[in-house]
Amino acid sequence: MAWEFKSDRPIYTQLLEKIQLMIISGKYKPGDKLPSVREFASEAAVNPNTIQRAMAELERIGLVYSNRTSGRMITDDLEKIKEIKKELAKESVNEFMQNMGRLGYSEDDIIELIQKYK
Amino acid sequence: MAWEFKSDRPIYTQLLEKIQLMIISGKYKPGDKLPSVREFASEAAVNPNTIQRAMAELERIGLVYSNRTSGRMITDDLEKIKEIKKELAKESVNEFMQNMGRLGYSEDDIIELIQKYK
Amino acid sequence: MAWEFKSDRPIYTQLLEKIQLMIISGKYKPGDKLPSVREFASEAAVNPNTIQRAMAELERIGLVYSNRTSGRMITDDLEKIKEIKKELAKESVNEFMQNMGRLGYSEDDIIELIQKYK
Amino acid sequence: MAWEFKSDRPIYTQLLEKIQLMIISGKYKPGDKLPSVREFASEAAVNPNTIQRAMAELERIGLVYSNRTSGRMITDDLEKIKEIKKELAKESVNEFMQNMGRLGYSEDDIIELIQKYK
DNA sequence: GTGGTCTAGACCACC
DNA sequence: GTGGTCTAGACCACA
Repeated sequence: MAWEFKSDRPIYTQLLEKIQLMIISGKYKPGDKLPSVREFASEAAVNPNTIQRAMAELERIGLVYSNRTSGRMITDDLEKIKEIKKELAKESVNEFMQNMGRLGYSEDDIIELIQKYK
Repeated sequence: MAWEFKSDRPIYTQLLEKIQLMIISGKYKPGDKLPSVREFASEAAVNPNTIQRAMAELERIGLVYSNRTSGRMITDDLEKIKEIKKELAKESVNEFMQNMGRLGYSEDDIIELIQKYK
Repeated sequence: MAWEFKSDRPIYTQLLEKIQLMIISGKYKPGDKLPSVREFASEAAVNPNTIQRAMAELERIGLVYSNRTSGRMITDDLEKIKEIKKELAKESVNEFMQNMGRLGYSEDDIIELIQKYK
Repeated sequence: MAWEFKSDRPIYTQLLEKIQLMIISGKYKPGDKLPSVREFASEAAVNPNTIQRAMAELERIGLVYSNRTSGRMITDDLEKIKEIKKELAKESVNEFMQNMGRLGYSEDDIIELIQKYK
């Protein structure tokens, strides 16, 4: 995993998204133990507080839970993971369709562009 | 036009995007005169500096040019407008497709979601 | 306002609750401007980051919103405030009734205790 | 009995409360022998030290006493049990009434809410 | 001047 | 060793 961050958005946000993606795509499996905050921080070359913040958000979302002294785990709740995957996709689709609509593209135009994409 | 701004991104960016859209979608026509910075500022309830900044960016892109004496105009260059429209669409498609790909959606999945959109 | 904190719970939580209460009880009125993070911090004798954290939570809840450069305001949404008041009361009642039920008190017992309270 | 713990408070506290409740509600009867620390620990899937700590507290309160040779027993002192039950109820009522008062609910409001509770 | 973010370093309770 | 909290101090973009 390449821990590279752009400077246009907060690091903790980018961290959040990357980890979210790793969970959704299955790189981190349900029940897996996550590296400790300190490990993570040194691996990503970032301050532990920054990791903490991303983790707190992941907990709030429900993808991750912490066990005080035994570290952090990925949720076992497969449904939750699917649900968040769907939600992220939905948001992405909505934003995209609105953008394209405002630019004046019809559904057919859009599908054509997508089929030409790579 | 609703001049509403969210606080998660700079106002001048949102302003820029809205005006860009009004040009591309034809609400502002090529050659039209734009309101003065002051007028604009009072209409959008925004600091004139903020308008100024958005305008500077629009000029840099080439959608707008200023005429020392007669204020700011929309470009006459129809090709330029089309080109920017295409570019915005392309960026939007690229970002969208990358997002969906990372989430694990295939081209067919995506097209299905788009057809179900509204 | 007495900014005193107990050490059994995080300061930012106590801060959050106190401010929440001040909004709900009407000490801060809808639309009011809140003190800046720095002012608040020096008034409560707490680190600005701690205030920031409490404020971020209040924003997430929707009681407060920030205007980037012009400071933070209490929401104008009276309904939202009422709703949160009701929700807090409901949580409080639920927890209380469960506690008392587990201790073996009936509804009548409970009402009697309440009527004897002070 | 469900041995489930939240991670927002120390486990030994939650353990303490649950056992206290089992004594007060009569699931453990006065004079009953408690499981050994080891048994308890394996049943609740918790570190024996944690059980130990909860037990120490129960002894301090006087709900439990240990008999060097024959393990730990529930107290025979029925008055003690009643007294603690009353004290817990009183604390619960006080906290609840203060909460509701701060939220702006009158005694009548509160009684109404309680009567509507399930 | 405002909020937002980040770092560095420290201390704590818990197990 | 683990997560959680707090402080102090710094820098940035924005208006």
